Formats: sequence, structure tokens, C-alpha cells
Amino acid sequence: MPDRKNRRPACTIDVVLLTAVGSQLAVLLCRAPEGRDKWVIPWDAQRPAETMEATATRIAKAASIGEPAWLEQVGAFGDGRRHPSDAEISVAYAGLAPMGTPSPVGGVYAWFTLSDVPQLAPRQRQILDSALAAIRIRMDQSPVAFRLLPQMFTLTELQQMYELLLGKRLHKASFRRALQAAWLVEPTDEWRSEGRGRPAQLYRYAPRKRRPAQRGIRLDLLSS
Amino acid sequence: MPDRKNRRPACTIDVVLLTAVGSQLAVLLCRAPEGRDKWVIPWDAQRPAETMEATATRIAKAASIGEPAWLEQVGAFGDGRRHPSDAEISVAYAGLAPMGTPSPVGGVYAWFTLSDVPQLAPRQRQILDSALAAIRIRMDQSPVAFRLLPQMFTLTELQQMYELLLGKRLHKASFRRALQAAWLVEPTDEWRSEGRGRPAQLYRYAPRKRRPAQRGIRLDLLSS
DNA sequence: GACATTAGTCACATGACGTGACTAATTCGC
DNA sequence: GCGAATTAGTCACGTCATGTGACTAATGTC
Repeated sequence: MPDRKNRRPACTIDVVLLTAVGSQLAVLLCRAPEGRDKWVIPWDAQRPAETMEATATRIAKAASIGEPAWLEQVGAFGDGRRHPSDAEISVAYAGLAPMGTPSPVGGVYAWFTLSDVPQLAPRQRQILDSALAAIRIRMDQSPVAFRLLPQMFTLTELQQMYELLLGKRLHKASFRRALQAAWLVEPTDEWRSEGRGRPAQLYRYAPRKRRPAQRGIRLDLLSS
Repeated sequence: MPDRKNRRPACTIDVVLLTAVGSQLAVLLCRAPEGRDKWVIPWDAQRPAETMEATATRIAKAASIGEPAWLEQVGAFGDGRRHPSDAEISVAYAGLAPMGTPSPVGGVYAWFTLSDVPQLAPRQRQILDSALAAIRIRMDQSPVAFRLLPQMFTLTELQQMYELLLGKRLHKASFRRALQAAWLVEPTDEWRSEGRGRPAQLYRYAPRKRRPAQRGIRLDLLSS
């Protein structure tokens, strides 16, 4: 919700909201007031007495539905590259919305799969790339992938989410072994039949004990 | 070099400069203009047409001697905590200076070992802690420790530098094994005798091939 | 009921890591 | 000199994590 009444803020907050659409990552963009087919990453200026994170949450709420399931700062960007606001610097946040979050009505906002992202202002392009890189790095530390899934999910869905976020394929057996070692999920009594093939058991995110000294789970696991 | 003539900049650049002093990490602080014994992390406002990184380099240059051997952004901080400048937000950079960099003359700047850091403004304390955490995280990705050492060094010195930055002891054999696997150093013909004990071979930083698919060296190696 | 399809598991090879003990080269005290 | 102390450097072995292919299990389709 870029507010065009103020001119040239000193600093903007930009929010890269991601979700899963089918088997692709998608980012939420906002139609620019000028130009029919111009799109921007949602941004706004901080309001008085508002923390940066509060600003980011407000932008995310206005843009999508409800609060993002995860939100973290990516960094500050500037260095001369152009930004829709002409602000000197922009502080970027990355957020995740559960898959299935609908494109908000009105046509002002829309999800774009990563390969379909239209041309952005140079600084916003840089922000998008950095946000993706930041998420990939933080996946090792914190269980981010669950934020994109519903409460209950199959292990295959979870693995696909990891593959989406990491941008590479994982090996089934290795993935499940690592998952067990991390004590992150627990099985439920329910099963889901997806048409053909054996039904899959549903799991729920339930991180267990052993937080201390828990060395980040490494999912380098290659190929299929 | 906090410039007190401007009032209340919108955004400051703060630079956490680290070096090794003896067997401790030390941070460069600047004497606050008011109050004899108040110290601050060096900061300044951006100048017109200056990138953030250029500002950080300028601050580092003014504070210590020459350019820092490494400089990277940590993030943007604000959220109400107090800062010497009263600025809304501060963008923090972390930098490294080779060990042996002298305390600049004049008494305005001085190195403080981490355990001797005096009380700082709350936001600057947060910045310092985050900068340390950021360096520890990035050590895995990029060979930061070498920036603190001279061109040639012994493997024991290198190991001590890693221990300093990671804040924990490493096992000699494991450390060298991991180092070999990473192809980061090569031996020279020279040896150094340090008084008692067998002389140590000198090594030089020389990252070799195999950059692709090089999975970050994990140095979890515990105890002595 | 044979087959395709998807879920879930097993077993083995390979490599990384934690650890203690070993050898090597020097200085120091006598 | 000569042995003890000290520091450098290596080895070997046990354990655990990871890469990988093949296996079993349960369902739908024809």
C-alpha cells in the first residue's frame, strides 16, 4: 500500500511475501498507481511511533489476508538503485503466507510465480533476490517450511515444500531420516488418499525437546 | 566520528569493528563527546550521494587505520531502543581489522576486549551482539578468519582465530582435517620457531578450485 | 487379478566428526 | 651432553550422518 500523498520518505519498509502456488513459489505484488502493467513489491513508510516490524506486519496484513505466518528482516538496501519511492534506503522484510492464501480481491494485489515476475525497479529486484537467499539460509536454523503448509500435511508435501524453498530436489529416504532426527513432526491418526497410489499418513508440526545443542539439520541431500 | 552539528538524522550507519587482541576479540569504540567515560560504537549519517557501504568504509577508515579487511551489513535496527543519535533507525555493519592494528592515537578511539566493553546505549548493545552473531554465522560460508591474520600464519594461530570467532575450543586433529578438505590454505617453505617447542610451518591463504558444490565446512568440533 | 502409482522402509557404502594417543622437533635446566 | 618439558603435526579407530538403490505396502485402473 504505497501511500502517494507523502513525497520521498527517508526510508521505506518493503515486504516480500511468499507462498506456494502449485509446485512453484510465488510472490505477492501490488499494482503501481501509475502505469497499468507495472507492479511493485508492497512498501510503505514507517508511521510515527511504529517499529519497523510493526510496519512490515501492517503492510502484509493490508496486502494479503491476516498476519503472515512468519516475518523476518532481510536487511537494508540503497546504494543508488532506483526504488518506486525514491527513498534513500529501504529495509526489506521477508514473509510467508500459508499455501492456499487467495489473491486478495480487487485486482490491486496478485501472486506471481517466480518465473513470471514482471520487471521491477532495480532495488526491488535486488530485494526480492536477497529475500529468497535469506529464506534459504534461515531454513537450516528455523523450521520455516511448515509456515507454508496447513496444520496437517503428508511427508511428501513437506518434502516438496523444502524442495521449493531450497530450489533443489531431495532424496526421500534421506529427507525422512533427517526429519526423524530433528524431532519436528508427529504422526496423526489420519490418512489421506490422493486418488491413485497408497494413502499417505498425515503429520502435524510438533517440535519436541532437545532444542539445546541441536545442530542445524543439514539438508544437502541431493537428487531424487 | 559522530558529527554533532547535524541534529537527529533519519538514519545512521554504525560500524562494529573487530580485531584480535592477544587471545581475545576486541571492538573499537569511540569516546562520546559528552561525558568522559562514555563510549559509543562509531557511527555517522550518510552523506549525499554516498552509498551505505561507502559510509561504513569512511567511518572505519576514520576510526582505525586503513580500510577494514572485511565489511558486511548486519541489518537495520530501531524499534524504539535508544541510540546516541536519536535517529529512528540505524544500519549496522560489521568489519574486521587485521590483528596488530594499533589503537589510533589521540585517545578518541580505543579497542575494548569483549569482556571489558562499557555500557552502551541499548540499541548499540543490540547491534554489537547481532554483529558478533552475524560473523559467527558467516564464518561457515566465507573464510573470514583469514582477514584477522597476517599473510603468513601457523595453523595453530589460524585455529586460535577460529576459536576466538566461534567462541569455543576446537580439536586440533579435526580442525586440520576439515581445513584440508576445504582447500583453503597452502604451506610455504618457511617455518617459525616460537621459543620452546617444535617450530611450526607457515601457511598462506590460497583457496583452490572446487568452489562449486563446496558445502560449507562445519566446524562444530568440540573441546580441546 | 495384473499392473501402474504412490507411500513408506531397509540396508549398505561412503564420508564426516569426535577423540585419544602417538611421533617429531625444538628449548630449558642441569 | 642429556633428559624433561613444550609445542607441532599425524594416525587410527569408533561413531554418526549422508547418499543411494532397492525393497515392501496399499491403493486405483483396466
